[in-house]
Order: sequence, then C-alpha cells, then structure tokens
Amino acid sequence: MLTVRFCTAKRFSGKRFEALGGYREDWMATLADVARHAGVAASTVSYVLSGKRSVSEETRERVARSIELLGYQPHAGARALASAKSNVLALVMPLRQDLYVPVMMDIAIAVTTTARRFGYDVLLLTNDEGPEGIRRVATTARADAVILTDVGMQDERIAMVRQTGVDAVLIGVPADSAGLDCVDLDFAQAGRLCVEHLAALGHRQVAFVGEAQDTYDRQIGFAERTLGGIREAAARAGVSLIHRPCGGSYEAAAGVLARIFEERPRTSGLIVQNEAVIPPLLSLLRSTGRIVPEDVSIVAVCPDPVAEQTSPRLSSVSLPAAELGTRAVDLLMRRMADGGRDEVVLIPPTLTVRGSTGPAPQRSR
Amino acid sequence: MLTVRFCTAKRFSGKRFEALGGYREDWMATLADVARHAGVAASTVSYVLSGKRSVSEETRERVARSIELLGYQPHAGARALASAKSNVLALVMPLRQDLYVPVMMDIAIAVTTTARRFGYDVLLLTNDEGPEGIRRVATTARADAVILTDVGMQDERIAMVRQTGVDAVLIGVPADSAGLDCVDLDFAQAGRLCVEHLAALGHRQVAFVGEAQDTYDRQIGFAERTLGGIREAAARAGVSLIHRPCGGSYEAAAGVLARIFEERPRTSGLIVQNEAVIPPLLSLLRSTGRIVPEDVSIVAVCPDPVAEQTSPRLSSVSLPAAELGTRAVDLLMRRMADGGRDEVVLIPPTLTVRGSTGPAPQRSR
DNA sequence: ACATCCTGTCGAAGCGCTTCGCTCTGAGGA
DNA sequence: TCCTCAGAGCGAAGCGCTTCGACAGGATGT
Repeated sequence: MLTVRFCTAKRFSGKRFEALGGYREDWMATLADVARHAGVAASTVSYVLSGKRSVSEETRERVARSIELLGYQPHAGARALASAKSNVLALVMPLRQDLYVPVMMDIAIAVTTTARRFGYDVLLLTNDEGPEGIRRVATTARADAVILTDVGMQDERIAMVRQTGVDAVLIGVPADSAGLDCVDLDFAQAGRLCVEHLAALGHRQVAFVGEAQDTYDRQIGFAERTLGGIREAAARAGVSLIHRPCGGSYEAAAGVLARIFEERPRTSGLIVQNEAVIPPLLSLLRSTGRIVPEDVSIVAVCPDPVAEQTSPRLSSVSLPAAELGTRAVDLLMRRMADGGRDEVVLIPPTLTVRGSTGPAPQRSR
Repeated sequence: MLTVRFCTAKRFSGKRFEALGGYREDWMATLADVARHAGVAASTVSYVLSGKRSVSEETRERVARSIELLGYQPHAGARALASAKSNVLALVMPLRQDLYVPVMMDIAIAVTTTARRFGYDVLLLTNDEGPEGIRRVATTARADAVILTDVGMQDERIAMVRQTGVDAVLIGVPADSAGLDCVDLDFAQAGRLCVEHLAALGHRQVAFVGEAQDTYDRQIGFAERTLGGIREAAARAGVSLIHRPCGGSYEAAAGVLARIFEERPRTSGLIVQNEAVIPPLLSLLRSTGRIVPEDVSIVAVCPDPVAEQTSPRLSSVSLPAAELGTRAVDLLMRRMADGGRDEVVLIPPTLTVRGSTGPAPQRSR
C-alpha cells in the first residue's frame, strides 16, 4: 500500500514559502505538486478531481496515485475563490436557548450529517448576530446558502434573505412564504390528530397546555398552527376546549393545571405541546391523585424519545426533528441545483398510542 | 447618510465576468473597486482594513467612505487563500445525541458567540465522520483550529489532533493531556462537594446514581473523575457509599432506585449526575412515599436551569456549560496567538443549596 | 551638511485552484 | 480523399486578497 507521507494542518508550499527558507517537515502538497509528480498539467488534475472533462483512464489512475501518495487535499479557500462556491451552508439557530432544545439539537445534527453527504460543511450562526449574520455570511461568500430554524410568522431574517438573494430553506413556515422553500411538520394536522384521538375515546372536555405565552406573542408559526388545528377539530368533534399557554417551570405548570381543574373539573383530556412541561405535569397529576390514563388522558406533541421516557409512556404525535433537518438540506440542494420551487413541504404527522390515553372516565365518577 | 447600493449574495465582478457579458444588478464590490473609487492602491485598502501598516488619517477616511458607499465585504475565500488563515474554528460534537443535550447546546452557543467576538465563525462537525473529519477540516484549511467536546480518557480524536498538529482545545480531560490545552469543570471536586454537603447534614448512607454504564465503559473523563472525588470524600467523611450507573429511562431509574433501597434501606442521601434521570427519580421517590428532603436528600451535578425546574428545586453543583464554551474559545485564541501553554483549566465547582437537601432523618424512623 | 530613520504609499508577486480556449490525434462520415 | 468531430491534454488567465520590497519625502541625529 502507498502511504501518506506528509499531512499536516499547516500548509507550507509555493514560491513565497521556498523563498522564505525552504524545507519543513510539515508540508502540504498542492495541486501543482500533484501535477508535477504525475507528469501532467495542473488543469488535468483539476479535471480528474471534478470530472468536468473527460480524462483517459490511464492518466486518471496516475493522477489518483500521485494524490494518494502526496496526501493531497485541495485548499478550501482557493477552491471557493476560483469556483465562487464555498461548499458551506449556514444554520441559523433560534433566539432563545430555553425552548425545545432537544429538537434543535436533532435538527443541527441531521443538517450537518446530511450536508456532509452532499459535500457541504455547516456553519453555525446564533441569532445574537441577528439578521446581519445572514448578510455577512452571504456577502463574504463564507456560505452558499442558509437554513433558518425557529421561523416566526413575521420574521425579520426573511427580509434579509430576500434582500441578499441568498438561497435559503426555512424550517417553519412564515406568514408570507412567497419565493421561499419551507419545511415543517403539519402542526395543524398534528393538533387535529390529538383532538380526534381524545374525542374517539369519549373525552368531551379537553385542555390544551400550550407553549409559553411569549411564543404566541412572537407569533411562532408552529404554535399558532397547532392551536388552529386543535380548535378546528374540537369544534368539529363537539369537544369543549380551553387553551392555556404554559411556561416550562414547575410553578407555571402547577398554576396552569390548578386553574384548569378549577375552571372545569370535568376536564379529562390534556394536550401538551411544550415538552419541558411534561415531567412537572405528570408529577403534579400524580401528587393531586389523578391517575393517568384512568382519570386523565394525556397526548403530547413531542419527539418520540421524550414520549418514551416518561411513565406511563405518552401517546404522542411525534415531532420528527431529524427528518426536518434532512429534508431542509435536500430542499436546499435541489434549490441550488435547479432553482427554487418555492415549495412548502408539510410533513404529515402520525400519532402513536402509548400508555397515557384511555377511555374517558364515566360521568358517575 | 450614504447608502449601500449593491449588496447581494452572488458575487459578480472582475475581468472574467466583464468578458462574459457585462452589467448585472447584483454586483459585488471587490477590494480593487474600493481602491479605484478611493483613488488609492489596493494594498492601501488592505492595510486600512487590517491595520498592519500605518495609513494617514486622511486616506483612511476616504477609503472608509468608499467601502461604505460600495457596500464592500471582503471575500472570505480570497482572504483565507492569501493569508493562510480561514478565521473559522471547528466544533466537534459528541458521538451520542442522547446524553446531556442541554449541556452540549449551551456549549455550542457559547462557543459560537464567543468565537464571533474574535472574528471567527464556527463549523459544526458531528462525530459520524470520526477523527477523519478533523483531518479533513484541518488539511483543507477549512478551519484553523478545533474544539473537541465529550472527550474520553482515551480518545481517538486526540491522535488525529497530534498527527495533524492542528491547534485544539478539549472540553474534557483525557488521560494523557501532554501538549494539549483542556478545560473542564473540576468534577472530582464537584463530587467531593456533594459528599461533604450530605455528610455535614448527617447523612451516613449515600448512593451515587451515576451516568449510564456505557459512559463508564467508554471511559469518559468527567464520569470517572466525579466518581473518584465522591469515593475519596466518602472515605474521608466516613460515609458509606454505593455507586449505581443508571441510564436515562424511567425503567432504568426505577430499577436502580428499587435496588438501592433494597440493598440499603437506610440510604438517605442521593447524588445524581445523569440529568435525564432527575425527573423520573423525583417522581419515583414521591410515588414510593419518600419525601424530599425529609426522608431522602438529593444533590445533583447539573446545569442550574435543570436544578431549578424541579419541585423541590435541587441542591446542586452547577455545570457551567456556557462558561466551558467561552473558556475553550479563549484558550484557543491564546494558543493561536502565543502558542499553547499545554494547560488544563479546571473550573472550581460551586454547590448551591436549594430545597432538596436537609438533615438526615433520625435513626428511629 | 550628511547619513539615517520614519511614514505613507505603491506595484507586483503570490496564495492554490478552476476554467476557457487551443492544439493535436485518430476515427468516422460524406 | 477530405472534412469534421469528439477525446485528451496543455497553458494561461483569472478569482480577490495579503504582503513584501521599494521609494519618495520629511523629520531626526550628529
């Protein structure tokens, strides 16, 4: 086998370096070195690498051997400069770190691994740079495209995307999605599924423990859509519904829960969206003597692992975070290749029945 | 005010472009354009930007105006090529996504925002590329340095760091840290604090509910060190200790807890490290009729927000995830500037007493 | 008075890669 | 037989920026 002889992070080569003083242990082969070693022109090596022109089988192999032997790796910056493509995409993470952390994490990981499959690397942007981060990354050609997460109905980042004309895919759907590619779970349908499931089990009084109030204030799309779907299905199924936003703390959950049963003691079905609330909620129900699912049924909208980590396991509509990330990258790649379809991809939700839902208790209770 | 006239993500300029056909709405100013507009040499503009040579106040202002007017942004790739510095650092995320997700997230966010302050962007690497990802990113000059998280006592990525000679900082401390900069919470001390706190409250039988068994199998540093600290302090304080690894699921927690009280019914103090276990644990204690802290005291090693989201709030040694990220970047910047000090920075832990710990119950119980 | 040192600026070379246009061969069609 | 054309390879120009050496001219030291 041939072995890599030199391969280090510091690149030293070229005239500038040789003029400076010569040999170094840590030396990086350049395309020119490969060409020289293989006895061909630099352009030929480039064509071998890119496949953009045909190269005879023979030279291709010779070049490949030289590449291997010299441990050649193309310089990303030089490539970006010459080809006007950085092969990097930027992932913009949400404003608040407190919310749906596991979801964001899954998205980030899925985006990164999927991007790699297409030869792209992922640059992480936090929102403390604001929309300017998008401009910066786009105009300095640090990234070729961006993926936005945690998209609000009105999102200032969208204006920046439009202004710079950078290719983008949103995870989440804004009010005006004209000219944009978006992907999201069909939260309205998710909401409907929850209600229909409870209704089918005979529950007539349902409470929706939603996201924190400020999520609604900021008009984050998925929260509004879920609520919409729930309301619609409740009306259709003749289920009486109350909606209570709820922060992630134990106290918030306690307050909300108390108020729900105070106002409507007959409440037998709970729909939960804010995953942080789930542990407190279960704990509170238990300590107030309500058995799940005999007395109260719970259905959640959350990632499957979360639903499976409680006791009893939660019936839930799963939030396929990884799929969102993967699909976003797919859309982005297609957009960069063929141009955008300005498509809104809504992933159809599925409800998995686990141990937290059962028939509504008899009236005689 | 002067306004930016052209500013888009697509860059079109230079001879290659003009030869190709001329004017486009979306046009990007280059350094040469700025120079021409300001009536100076390109190098002068460069020096204005970098400050590496003195430029008269007058020309500096003229150049600044031109930059503003043309909406000039330097091309990252060109910079990287010419200066042999990408101004990017790579953050390598852990193998498993299941563990300490909020911690990783905080680290990622802290690293990103801190890096920005130094003019660096952050590239996200997942471990499914393995150590090769580090090589790739280093040898293609996509990143100037790397930050490793979730470092094991024996970590194959370290060999790659040594081999490529890329600047690196580890979050976590490996068995052999020679030639490396590391930063971590002083987990041994954290463990000691937990034991000492319980001992001071009179607890004589303590159980350590640790990380999942495979975390110990993989010899992740922090898990071993915590255990070490706990053992040492227990021996010193005359506290009798058992250690039970515990996965994150409800069932695992139930099993471990049951076994603990079976083996040693007098157990009155619990130390918890795996934050996923906390909600199930509290829930189980309640349902088996043990009151916290009257019957059982709990002290956790976890991020403050986690400790504050339960009822009762947990006395805990805080895991300063954000600080780890910030410090890692600081170390890295210093390393790139002055060379490495090969330093292991251990952040001194602090224990915050909250509602979950109290005096040990009387023997007569 | 001279050699010497800054300061501020310029021009040119260079970073490592892609891509365009050209040349040369040999095969195939008319 | 002549022309065409695809295949294979080369050379050079170019991407947009940094940096080195040079140089003009004024200030400084002796």
